[in-house]
Amino acid sequence: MIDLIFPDGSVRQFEEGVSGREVAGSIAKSLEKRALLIKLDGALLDLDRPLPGGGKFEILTRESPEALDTIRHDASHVMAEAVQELFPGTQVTIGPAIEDGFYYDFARETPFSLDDLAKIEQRMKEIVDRDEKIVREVWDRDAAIAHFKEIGEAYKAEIITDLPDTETITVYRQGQWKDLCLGPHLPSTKHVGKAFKLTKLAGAYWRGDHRNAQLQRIYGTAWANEADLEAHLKRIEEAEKRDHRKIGRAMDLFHLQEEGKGMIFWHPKGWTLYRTVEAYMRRRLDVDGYVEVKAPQIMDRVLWERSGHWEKFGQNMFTCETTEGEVLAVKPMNCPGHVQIFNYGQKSYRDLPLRMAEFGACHRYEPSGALHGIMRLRAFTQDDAHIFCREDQIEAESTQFIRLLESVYADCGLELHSVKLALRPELRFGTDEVWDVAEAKLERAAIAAGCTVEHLPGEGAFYGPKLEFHLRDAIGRTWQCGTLQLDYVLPERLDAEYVAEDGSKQRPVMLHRAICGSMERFIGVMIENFAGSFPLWLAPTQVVVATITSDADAYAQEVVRTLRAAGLRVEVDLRNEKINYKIREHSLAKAPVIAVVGRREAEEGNVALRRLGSDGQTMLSLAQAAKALATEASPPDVARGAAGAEPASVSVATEAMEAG
RNA sequence: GCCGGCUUAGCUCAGCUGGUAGAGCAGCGGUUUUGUAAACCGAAGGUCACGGGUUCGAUUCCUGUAGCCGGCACCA
Repeated sequence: MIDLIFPDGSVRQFEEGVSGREVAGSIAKSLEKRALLIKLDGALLDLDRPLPGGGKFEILTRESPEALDTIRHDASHVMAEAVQELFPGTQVTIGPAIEDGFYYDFARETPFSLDDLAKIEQRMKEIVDRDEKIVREVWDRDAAIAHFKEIGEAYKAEIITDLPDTETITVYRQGQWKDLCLGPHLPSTKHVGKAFKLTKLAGAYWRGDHRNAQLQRIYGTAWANEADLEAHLKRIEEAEKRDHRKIGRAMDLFHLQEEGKGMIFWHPKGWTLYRTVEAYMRRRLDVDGYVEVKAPQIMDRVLWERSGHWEKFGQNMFTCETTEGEVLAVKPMNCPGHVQIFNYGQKSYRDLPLRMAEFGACHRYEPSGALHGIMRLRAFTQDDAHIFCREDQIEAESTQFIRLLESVYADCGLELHSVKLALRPELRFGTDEVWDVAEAKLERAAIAAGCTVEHLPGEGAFYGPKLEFHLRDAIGRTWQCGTLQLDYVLPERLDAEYVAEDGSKQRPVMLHRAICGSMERFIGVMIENFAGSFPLWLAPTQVVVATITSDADAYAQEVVRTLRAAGLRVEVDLRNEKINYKIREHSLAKAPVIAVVGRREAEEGNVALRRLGSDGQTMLSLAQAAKALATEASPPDVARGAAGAEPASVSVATEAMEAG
């Protein structure tokens, strides 16, 4: 007998080998009907599979989030079945559930076309209607390899070959079709339902390696019911309207053109936004004890050879040759420059930690396929800094940095999506012992700061591990923005030293860190997160003064002068247009405040303020309006300083000075 | 870079099976002085991404290139 502990805490005994379905049926027939999967001690199992033992037992129905993952996984199997029926000779590889849906990678000579998607979708619905029973089978490893080879499924055979000997080989059958799969699955294809849609075609490399064959991936989205599917599609549609490329055009922020691939032409408004963010970041760095520098844009290749960048990234650097035969490289990053500044003159342990910042313009020859709006560029600016410190200062510096980063993201209305720790790559400098220490220290700092850290094996920089701080764009793609990298290698390669207390020469360690990562990407993420409706302090144009008739022109100019004198970014619209037209136009351009002035306001010395997204108005005297708007428009860090928080900001500054 | 798709006026988009292109908005010239999300009239605007081919004739068919879009790979 086995003991099953139900979610309500009750315990019941069942015969060995009882299936989840039988247990569900013993409780209620209706439950048996709704049951899709079993959760036993946290592990999901097929409904009809004999329970391997007792434990905490739960029956999952369609409504459970875990069941949704299985619905998506099964949708990928149904898709694979449909594809193999429609396109004989196509090999299957892998097809997992992913966020919001699923994909399956196929190997086939002829690529799929968009028209094929509709056909496949139709066939999938037929397979759902066939209600094929999904059955789990345990196979012998060698027999499985031989079988899949025989039927021409080379990729599947390869997968099994690479599985550890101890792994149980399971094959799931549905109707005539079968797939090697760990499971679990739904009881039959009807449970997949029809709330799915195939969304896109893509190429994808076998096992994610570009040296391997390219497979054809079909993506789909799948949901528990039609309403959820509709809601998802609607969400995507809405999110696409927030695309920074669209808003950038609508708000006249910037443009890109062929002659400058991956490089931005910032228009006046976009550049105002950029400068606002930069000024904010600069204040935050000043208060946190950073010093700002500027290193050359182009330097001799020998420096990049010394740092190791030439070897690994030489192909991706913009270079130029002088008439005298020197080869110069446009800087792809700022570290070597900063080390030169550190190395100039002698540094003492008293100078550490030295936090050296630069808004560094970097150029990288990124592969054409990587370019993406202003998120991934060939010319971008890092809010870069290198903290030169002793080993025993690493943890405190890391914690201080993560605190700053979180505060900046909060001020900019951004939510940190995830923190990842990129571990040692195959090609790297430095001994394993050094990497052990570096990885452990970074992880400890992140955990101390309260972050949940996900590991990325093999993805670290060649000189050290990195913490990556990811943000999300409108449609949910994540972008690495912040980073914190611990580097023992470059100080060694570029020969950085300081004089220790005992007079000996010592190597500092370097923390490479950025909060925005790329100013451009950060602004892109902000555009999408705010959908262009920036809070007042960030809005490129904060107030538009719009007249109703030309009688108010002179007064409107006075309003502009007063508001500008209060430090606001103000535009005026004196055009001979109806107020409705002006309101509409400036609202579409996302002006946060429209100050309407007509004859009445001119006579009374008032302004009627209208906020973006609301149709009410507030009537204020010009003086009141200027004061209120100026207060609202002060950046969050300035506002905190002004709100009587003097002691806090002073103490931070003092601390930084002491530390620096 | 790889796979697939797209590229027509400043922007958003029409244009059936080949017969040298059309709308709305913006811009320009007028009229209109207007009270909170589109006043009216008019003129103008295009080597249909670029190159080659097939054809009597190509925006349309074929082909090459570029850019962009969606993925993949890459991301110091």
